[in-house]
Amino acid sequence: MENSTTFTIVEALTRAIVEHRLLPGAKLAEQKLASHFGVSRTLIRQALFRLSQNKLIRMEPARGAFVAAPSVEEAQQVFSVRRMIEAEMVRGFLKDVTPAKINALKAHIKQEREAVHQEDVSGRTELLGDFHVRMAELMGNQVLAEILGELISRCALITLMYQSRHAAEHSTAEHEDIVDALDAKDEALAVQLMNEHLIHVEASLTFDRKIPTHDIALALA
Amino acid sequence: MENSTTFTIVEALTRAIVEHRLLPGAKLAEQKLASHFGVSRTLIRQALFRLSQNKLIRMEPARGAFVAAPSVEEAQQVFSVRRMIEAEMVRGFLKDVTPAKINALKAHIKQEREAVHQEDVSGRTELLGDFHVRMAELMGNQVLAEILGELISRCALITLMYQSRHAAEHSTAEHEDIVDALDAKDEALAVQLMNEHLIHVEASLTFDRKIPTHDIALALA
DNA sequence: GTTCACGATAGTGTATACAATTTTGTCTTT
DNA sequence: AAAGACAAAATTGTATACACTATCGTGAAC
Repeated sequence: MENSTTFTIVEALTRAIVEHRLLPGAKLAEQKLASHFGVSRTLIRQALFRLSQNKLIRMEPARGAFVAAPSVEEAQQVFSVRRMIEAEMVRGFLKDVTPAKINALKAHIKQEREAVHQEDVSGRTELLGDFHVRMAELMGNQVLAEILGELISRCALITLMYQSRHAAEHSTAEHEDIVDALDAKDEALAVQLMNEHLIHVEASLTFDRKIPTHDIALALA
Repeated sequence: MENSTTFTIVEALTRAIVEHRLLPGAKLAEQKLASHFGVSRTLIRQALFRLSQNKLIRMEPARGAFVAAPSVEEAQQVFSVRRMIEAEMVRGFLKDVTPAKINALKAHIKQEREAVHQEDVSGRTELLGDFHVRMAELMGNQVLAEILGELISRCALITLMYQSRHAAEHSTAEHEDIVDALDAKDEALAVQLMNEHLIHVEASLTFDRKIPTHDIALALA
């Protein structure tokens, strides 16, 4: 299965959500989406089902699908799990580190800097998250990479909801510090930096809601 | 959504897979399942779609759904991630431990012992996994609990495929040791025991397949 | 003026119909 | 007899039709 059409729809909706074109609480009416994508409701429902399992949307019986609006508690739990996983990930990464892997991370950071420089907001957000997934992939653990990827996509929704402006722009710098510590094979420092990095991101969130809900699904155009 | 009918089907299939009534590689034909459950293919497809995201089944385009047959690499990756998460989980658990939580875990172990005593194999397997999820829930981190739950259901399939007999019967004893260490607030020991516990479970797997698989490619691999 | 009732409308939930693809069986050819 | 081609059957992929539920608006009762 995993038909390319359904996959295309999932991707499009994911990008629309992560890139803030669809705001939390927005209704995702099946027929409207079907018309927009030029397919039947069947494929739309498949895509929505999938997104609901990623927690990017929430489905209410007989009421429909809505862009998820993670609660403060959920946001904190997601970051808590990320800290757990990524602290150990750093340790695991160092257990079998090679210059090639370090270089791959450095190359990724270079991309981040370019996105920051070009003020490509959506690209930057995506790259900042991908840094963490990239580490998991470089460890050769695809299962880890998938789980982390899901958590990070949820974070995108969370940062959208809670992130104060100007925050997270230091993420790239922190990524560099982490890689430097990895390069120096300083495990304790790398773990500490990763932990602090995630705490910084979480701390940059202002948990006083200011979400403009209710939005037209035309953001897809 | 999450209609009870679809949920029922997912539960039934999950049990059938975890309890070995459906073996890895077995084909899950939509029409046959639909007739069996007395519903249309629509609901069957929803259920299969969901199971495929849990990695309990695998779907091939235009060919259908098959009970998943995790590879050795995937099994090792799953256990690797579990070790990462659960080591940190133990630390987090101790950061806010209470007598009530310890008692809850002890009560759970009591259930395990009863299941072992009654030779209730499927119940025992489920309880052994639930011990870990229970810890996450007691920490109050639902996100963690969900992720761990998924990993553990994948482990059920893995242990089914690879677990040597007589193994994993010491799991309950190891769970007790972990809780004792938690009770004594000995973080280092608890982490070490949890780590060793997971290593034991993984080590008990014999990675020479002996499952009568219906998957040709797998059988010849 | 407010509230409740009830019908109209819109949207989701499920089943069925049809199209596309794969699999299987048979027949031909060498 | 083995290999290939092609038709038939079975199965999946997608669209549509229908049933059921929630939402909204109108109007009557108080």
